[in-house]
Amino acid sequence: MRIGELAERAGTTTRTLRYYESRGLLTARRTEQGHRTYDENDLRLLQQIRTLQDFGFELEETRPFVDCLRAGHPAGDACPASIAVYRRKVAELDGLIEQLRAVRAEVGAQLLRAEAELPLGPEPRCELGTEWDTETAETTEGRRG
Amino acid sequence: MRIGELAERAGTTTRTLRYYESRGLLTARRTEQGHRTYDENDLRLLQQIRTLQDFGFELEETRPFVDCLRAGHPAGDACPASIAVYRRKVAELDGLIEQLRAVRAEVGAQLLRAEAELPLGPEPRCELGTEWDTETAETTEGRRG
DNA sequence: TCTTGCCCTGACGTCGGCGTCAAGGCCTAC
DNA sequence: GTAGGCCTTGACGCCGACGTCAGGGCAAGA
Repeated sequence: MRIGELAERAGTTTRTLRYYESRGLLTARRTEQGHRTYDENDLRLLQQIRTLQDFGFELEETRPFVDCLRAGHPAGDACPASIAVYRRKVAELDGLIEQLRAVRAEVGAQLLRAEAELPLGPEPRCELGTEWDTETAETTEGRRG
Repeated sequence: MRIGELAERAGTTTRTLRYYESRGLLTARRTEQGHRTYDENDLRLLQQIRTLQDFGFELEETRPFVDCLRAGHPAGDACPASIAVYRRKVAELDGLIEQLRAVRAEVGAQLLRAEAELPLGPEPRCELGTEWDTETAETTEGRRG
């Protein structure tokens, strides 16, 4: 299949596929006219990349998985190098989550303190259009969208 | 004081201060030679910005706090607009943390499955230099540094 | 006088993962 | 012949918060 069909079947764009090729992932064969040609195996590679990207993996981090599939393994994570990436990612996520939880606690505490010190009073149960609610509605883009 | 001294006292750089000025935060008076001049109040504004930046706030999100201090309030979060930013940030953090926890759970599960399916066996209790440990050491830059 | 040190403005570089435009080629249908 | 649709390469744009370099000014000390 050609690049447009592969992109559509994988739910991505041709630009993305050319970018992956420029990075050395997902290289393509060529027709006589110079058009890129892909097969079902390339689709599997691409799906592997996309799945990991959705998880927040950087492109470079997907490389071991692609290499693993290219080497003939049934799954991209059937190789030690891929598992090493998994491990690093889990550790990274754990660290990040803990960091964000600390920030969330700090900001939450500041919010409570600042609300309590507001001279006008926070009135948390009141759902009328108070001053800060109005301001929120002006600066927030579709929090309900 | 001049820009170099303010930057040093706030633990930042002159480039950063000029950048803040270009964004309309932390504007400075000028000497006859055109040099920027700051006072103690500017230091407080800057410290407010830096604190929020450390929390992961974008520069634009610090603007209400700065405006609040400029308006003469004793704290940057003594104004409704600042509190609105706090609220949005807390909600944003909660959403992000939940999202990361979901990804972490998924990646963790994939890791366990992949380890179990490794033909060589994961041997989780073994701390010898196994294949993937070696590979990790090659591709990870100073995990102990 | 010459160096040192601080300051100025302007502008390009960085990082990731593409989006988007420009300019052109090839094949097919009308 | 020509319009449409798919493909090609090349290259600039984007976002955020600056880093870094170029080229120049001004004042104090040796």
